Amino acid sequence: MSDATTATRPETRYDFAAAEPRWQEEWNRRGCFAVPDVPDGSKPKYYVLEMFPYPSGKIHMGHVRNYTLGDVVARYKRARGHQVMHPMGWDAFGLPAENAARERGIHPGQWTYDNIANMRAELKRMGLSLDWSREFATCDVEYYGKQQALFLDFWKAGLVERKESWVNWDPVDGTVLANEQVIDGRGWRSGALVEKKQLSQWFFSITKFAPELLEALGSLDRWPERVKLMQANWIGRSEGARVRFRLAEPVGETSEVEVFTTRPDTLFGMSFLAVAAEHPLAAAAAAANPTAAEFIAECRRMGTSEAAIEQAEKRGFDTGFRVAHPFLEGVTFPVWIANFVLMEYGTGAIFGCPGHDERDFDFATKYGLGITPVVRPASGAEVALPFTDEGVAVNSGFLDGLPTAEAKRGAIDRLEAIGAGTGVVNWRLRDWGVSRQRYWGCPIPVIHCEACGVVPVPAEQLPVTLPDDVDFSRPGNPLDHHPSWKHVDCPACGKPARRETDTFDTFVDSSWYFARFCSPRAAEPTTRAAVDAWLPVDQYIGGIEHAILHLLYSRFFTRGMRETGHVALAEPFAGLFTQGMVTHESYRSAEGRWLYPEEVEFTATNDGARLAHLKTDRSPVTIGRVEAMSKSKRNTVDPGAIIGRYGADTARWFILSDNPPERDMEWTESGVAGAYRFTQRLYRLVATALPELPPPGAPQDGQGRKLRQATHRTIAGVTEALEEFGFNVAVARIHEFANAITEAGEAGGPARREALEALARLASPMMPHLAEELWSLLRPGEDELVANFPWPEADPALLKAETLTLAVQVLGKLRGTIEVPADADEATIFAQAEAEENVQRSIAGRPIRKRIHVPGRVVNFVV
RNA sequence: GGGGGCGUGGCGGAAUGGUAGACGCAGGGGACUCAAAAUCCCCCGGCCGCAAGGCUAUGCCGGUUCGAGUCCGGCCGCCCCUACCA
Repeated sequence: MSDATTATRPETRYDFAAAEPRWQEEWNRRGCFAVPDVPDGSKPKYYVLEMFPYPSGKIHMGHVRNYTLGDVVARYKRARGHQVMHPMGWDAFGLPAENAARERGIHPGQWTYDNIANMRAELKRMGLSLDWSREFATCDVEYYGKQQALFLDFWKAGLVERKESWVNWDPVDGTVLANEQVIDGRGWRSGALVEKKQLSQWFFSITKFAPELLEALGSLDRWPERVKLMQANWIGRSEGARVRFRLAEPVGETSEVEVFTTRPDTLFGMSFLAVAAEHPLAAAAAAANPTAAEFIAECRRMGTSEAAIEQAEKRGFDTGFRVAHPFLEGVTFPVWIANFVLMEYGTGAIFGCPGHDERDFDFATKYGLGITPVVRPASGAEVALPFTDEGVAVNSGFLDGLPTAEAKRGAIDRLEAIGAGTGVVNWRLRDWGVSRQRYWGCPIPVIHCEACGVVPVPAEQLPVTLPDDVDFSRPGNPLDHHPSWKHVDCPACGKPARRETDTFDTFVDSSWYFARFCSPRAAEPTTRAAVDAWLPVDQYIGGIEHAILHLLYSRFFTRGMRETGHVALAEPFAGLFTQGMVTHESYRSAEGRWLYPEEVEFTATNDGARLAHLKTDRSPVTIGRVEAMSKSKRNTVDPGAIIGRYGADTARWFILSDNPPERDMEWTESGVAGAYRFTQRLYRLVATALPELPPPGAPQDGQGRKLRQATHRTIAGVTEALEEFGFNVAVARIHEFANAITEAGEAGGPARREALEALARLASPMMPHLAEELWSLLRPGEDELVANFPWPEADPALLKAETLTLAVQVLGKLRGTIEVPADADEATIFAQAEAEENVQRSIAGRPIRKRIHVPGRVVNFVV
């Protein structure tokens, strides 16, 4: 619906419904946003990328915000003379497609491509400056086949490993999860309690790059600090020592236990050693002792999941094994199995020093193990144990008297000298398990042969394509129970063999798509000329929820591609911007049912508060909290409906105007309505002025100087705001400008045309359709679109005013303002300031001790 | 527990150490209209004052400075991340 029916004068009404598709078609016809794989170098390149969407079928407001932000950057950079690559694609593999297949009998591929078609149409209505010729979906064989080639190259380069390992098993999704996908012991998707299971899995050796991934964070100066911090914590570097404890009696083949510690200086305070339930020594104890086995089984049942809940409760089991202390001749300590020791971190074993570690203290207190203080505060003060700060070593033999840092070094030196340990750096980061027991993913190109073992699929046999005829009626992995797909001959010996039926974690798909966009149709995964020219992504934009997973994987993958010659750089994203969420009020009916915003209407009460009612029967509605839009709370707004009602430019404008883009924004009806009014106002401003405007050309000097100054100040202000992602400020500057043009009216004279043309151009990154419409009104003979026009330049001469308004303070308090010529000298300014009536009153005859003048700003008298 | 961030009108927010509250939303008043919508104009942190103007005000307390929303120290509150990481 357009509001044409209610217009007073149809010619001053902007018909967005007609204009928006028309301009989209025009951009498309002219190929405005297409760029070559290898730019000609005539302009500097700029690669703008927003995190590509999962094709759920409908875009949501989060997408609209994300792609609007990216589009403003892309359009602005184009206007600033860059050759901008701004592509779009689909993160199209993943479980929802399989769920759809199970629930509705639609093939995952069909479901996905249908969704893509819908979402593409919706995105196109937003008028984004995308190069659609680069589009692909990660489920295209063309894409995932190249991913398989990358995998084989990574394998050759030693970046892939197959290992038996404890994995996180999601019993609901029936798949393995990466550590990063387990949140509070639950699957990130299903929410099911995750179990520990031992399986053979494919891993990417991300840990090989741990030091580099950590160190290079320092070079990412256009990344948010907090994202870098989160990554640094995730990588988790800690310095310490590995200490080998000799078992008093060997257990089977095992004669020692290795422990990681960051506090080797507290070794003399040891009173026990503890291993994880999954530790081999625990298994040995279990083999010998059914009670131990029971304890281990109990730990596993609690698993990672209940750990948080049971956190307070430290539990252990004494294995009866004993270990010798590395420094104390003839002294041994018991080996316990403890539920708070993690197999995944360090060596899965710790030495317990209750005096200086809270967990060890709790454990020792509970089980009556000894507590020896071995660190005193440097001040010498008595402190309660556990004392976990640094201090000075005591009761520690050769370490006595040493400050903690030196004691650590001393302990490590001795350990190394006696061959009982070494100083090491330990990393929290673990290798990236990528095997998923799912159908709708990229097949891992590997064949299992009885005789030859694990054999890579030869490059010339790629791609390994997914079979179409799959049965989703049975639980588990459809690839595994497909009648024929997995049965192949071994590429090495020719005997019957079996395909790998696991597929890649979908985070693999999104770890290199930004590189593929540079040459999306190439026969190889990347084309060096293309990636060398376009990468890195100059501005990447997406949600903070990907601060660790996707961004870390992409950083790893880029390094892998560097090692294998597919790219020449290590860091894929030079600039990162993380946007906030889109939120909305939530509403509930009297019965507590969540309501969609469109079911609710509002009335104002006398005191200005709002009351809500159900539209149908006017029954009262409770207005709830403002929170992230979610289907379950029904506080969503459909972008399609908004664009249909107000147009894409209005939606974009409101999103940009509400608040700074890194914060959560609140979607409000009145806000959108305000944005819509402003689009109409701009149109009216131009349409009504049109008959009085002089023809295009430079405005004569001297005429309408005030308006000209406003124009050039606005150019400078909007430019500055856009440069620093201050879109809400850019919007405010344009509002001010519109006010200034209105105020000038006909008195603006020839400067009016300059102002209105600048208005259209400055608004164009944010409201591209309206900008073209205004431009076409202002320049009917002009063939070139705003989209192709360079950004306006502010004239420095017009940024300077001929008079300045200075604040005059007495003792730092504002007492008045004065108007002075811009070139007035200081003495004149002081004299005029002092003469100001109100300033005189404030000085009250007291002598002026000091006069301060900040040019263009303020005068301050100290009396 | 550890780490990070943020506190400014009714709301979103603006403000290189220099006139706090730009701009918008909401609200109030008025014009136009038979009426409404749309549009246009005015007001809009609090207190005092007829006014001129004054006082007060950026979570709280202190400090640096001619001058602090902004810098420093301490507290209070909220939000986010992370968490038996040895």
